[in-house]
Amino acid sequence: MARRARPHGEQGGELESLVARVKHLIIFGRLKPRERLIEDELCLQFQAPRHLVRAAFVKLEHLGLVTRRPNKGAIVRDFSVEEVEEIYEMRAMLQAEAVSRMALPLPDEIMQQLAAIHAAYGEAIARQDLGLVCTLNNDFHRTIFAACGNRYLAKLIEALWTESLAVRCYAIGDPVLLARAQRDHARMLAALRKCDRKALVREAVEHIWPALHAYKRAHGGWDEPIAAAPAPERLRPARRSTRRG
Amino acid sequence: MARRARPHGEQGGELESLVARVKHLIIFGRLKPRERLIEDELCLQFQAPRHLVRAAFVKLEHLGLVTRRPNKGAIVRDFSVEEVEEIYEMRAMLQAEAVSRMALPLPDEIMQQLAAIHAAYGEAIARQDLGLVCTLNNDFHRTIFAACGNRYLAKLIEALWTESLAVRCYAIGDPVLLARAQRDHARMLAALRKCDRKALVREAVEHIWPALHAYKRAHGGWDEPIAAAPAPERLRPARRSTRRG
DNA sequence: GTACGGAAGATTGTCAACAATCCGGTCATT
DNA sequence: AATGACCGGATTGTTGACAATCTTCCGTAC
Repeated sequence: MARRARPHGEQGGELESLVARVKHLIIFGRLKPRERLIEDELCLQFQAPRHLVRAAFVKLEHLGLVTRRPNKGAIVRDFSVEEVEEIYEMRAMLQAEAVSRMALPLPDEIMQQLAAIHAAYGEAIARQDLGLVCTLNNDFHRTIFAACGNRYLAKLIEALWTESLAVRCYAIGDPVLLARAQRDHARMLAALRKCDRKALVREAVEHIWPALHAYKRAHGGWDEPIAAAPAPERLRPARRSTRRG
Repeated sequence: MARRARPHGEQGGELESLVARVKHLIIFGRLKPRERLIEDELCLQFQAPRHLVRAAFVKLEHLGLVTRRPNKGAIVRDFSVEEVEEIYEMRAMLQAEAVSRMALPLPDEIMQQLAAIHAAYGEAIARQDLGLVCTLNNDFHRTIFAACGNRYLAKLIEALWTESLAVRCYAIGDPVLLARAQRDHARMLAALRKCDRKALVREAVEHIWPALHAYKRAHGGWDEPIAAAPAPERLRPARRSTRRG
C-alpha cells in the first residue's frame, strides 16, 4: 500500500478546495464583478495545474459566480439589479414552500444540529470571524432546508443561495445586518420548536430581504425611483405580486 | 484570412452539439440507465477529441443525465422512484407558480410562436417523427414558461424538465400519451387565449403526470405494492453491450 | 470446490508543449 | 491630425503522450 501522501487521484477534493477558495475571493470582494480571472495567475497563486483551474472555472460558471466567454476567459459575474430581484423572488417563494411542506416537529437530531450551528454562529459573529460566519450561515440554511422532505427543493434553494453569495457579500461585513441575521435565525429556531408554521414561513421569507436591500443600496439606491426612470424594460410586466402574499 | 473551414474556435458549438447528441442517445433509450459512457468509444463514434467528450460529460452531469465517479467514468444516471416523484412534485409546484404569475394576456408574438410550435407538433406526431416531437415539445414548454416574467423561475423549470428527460423517454413512444400531450397543449393554448388562469394552472400541473405514471409502470409497477420485487439487474456489471454489436 | 492474490488489459486522470485567438500599441497613409 | 493596417505580447484552447487507477481473469493454496 505504501500510503503515498496524495499520489494522483483525490482530484475531486483538490478541485473542490480550489473552487471554494476562488469562491471566497469572490464573496469577500477580493475579486470584484467583471474582474478577469486569469488562468496562469490563479495557477501561480494556488499552486494548481492549469487544467484544474479551468475545471474550477467551469464549476464556478455553473454555480453562477463567474461568466466564461470563448477565447476571452472568465470574469466574475455581475448581476443586473433585475436579475438580483428575480433571484430573491425565487428564494422567497422556494423557501416559503420548503418550510410549508416541512414535517413538524423536526427530528431531534436536526434540531440539535441547528442549535449547535446557531450557537457557533453567534460566537463567530462576536469574534468577527467572517469566514466562519459565512460557513456557519451556509450550514444553518442548508440544514434547515434539507429537512423539507424533497431533496430537489433543497437543491434548488441551495443553488440560488450559492448564486446570491456574490450579492450577499455586501451584507457580510455589516454588524447591524449580522445581528439581525442572528436574531432571525433564533426566531426560526423558536418557531420550529413551537411548531408554529406560520411564524416559520414568515421568518424564512422575511429573513432574506435585508441582504437584497444592502445590495441595492450599495448600487446607488437604484431601488428608489430616481429622477429619470429610463423605462427600458417595457417587456417585463408581470413582476408585481400575483402571488398570494 | 483564407477562411479555413472550422479552424480552431467554435468549441462552444461543437460541445453543445456533442452534448445534444449524447442527450438524444439517452432520451431515446439507446443508452440505458447505469450503462457506461466510455470516452474513447464516443470519441470514435462522434469523431470528437477526448477533452471535448469529457467536457460533454461534465455538462451532462450538471444537467443531471449522467453520473461521474472518480476513476470510474461516467454512467447514464438512473433515478430511484422517490427521486422521480420528488422531481415531479417540484415541476408541478414550479409550473403552477409560473403560470400563476404570468402576465395575461401574453404578447401576441409569444402566442403566435406557441401556436406555430403546436401546429408543427401535431404534424410531427402524425408523421411519427419522434426526434422532432421531442424538440417541439421542448420548445413549447420553454416558450410558455419563459413568459412567466422571472428568468430564474423559467431556468429552474427548464432544468427540471431536462433532468426528467430520461424519465419521459418511457412516454415518448406511446401514441396514447402523445395524443394526450397534444390535447393538453391545445387546452393550455385555449386557456391562454381566454386568460383563464385557473384552467391554465390546472392544465400546466395535470399535464405532467402521465409521463410519471408511464415511468412507474415501466418500472414494474413499483408504485404498487408488488409481492416480490424481482430487482432484476441491481448489480448489473453494465459491461455487456457497451458497444453496438 | 471455493477463496485469496496478483498480473494484464482497459479506462480514466494529469501534464506540459503547441496552436489559435484576442488586445493594445505603433506606424504608415491620407 | 485622423484613420486604418499590422505586428507583438498576453491569454486561452487543443493535442497527444504518460501515469495512475480500476476491473477482470486466471492461477494457486487450502
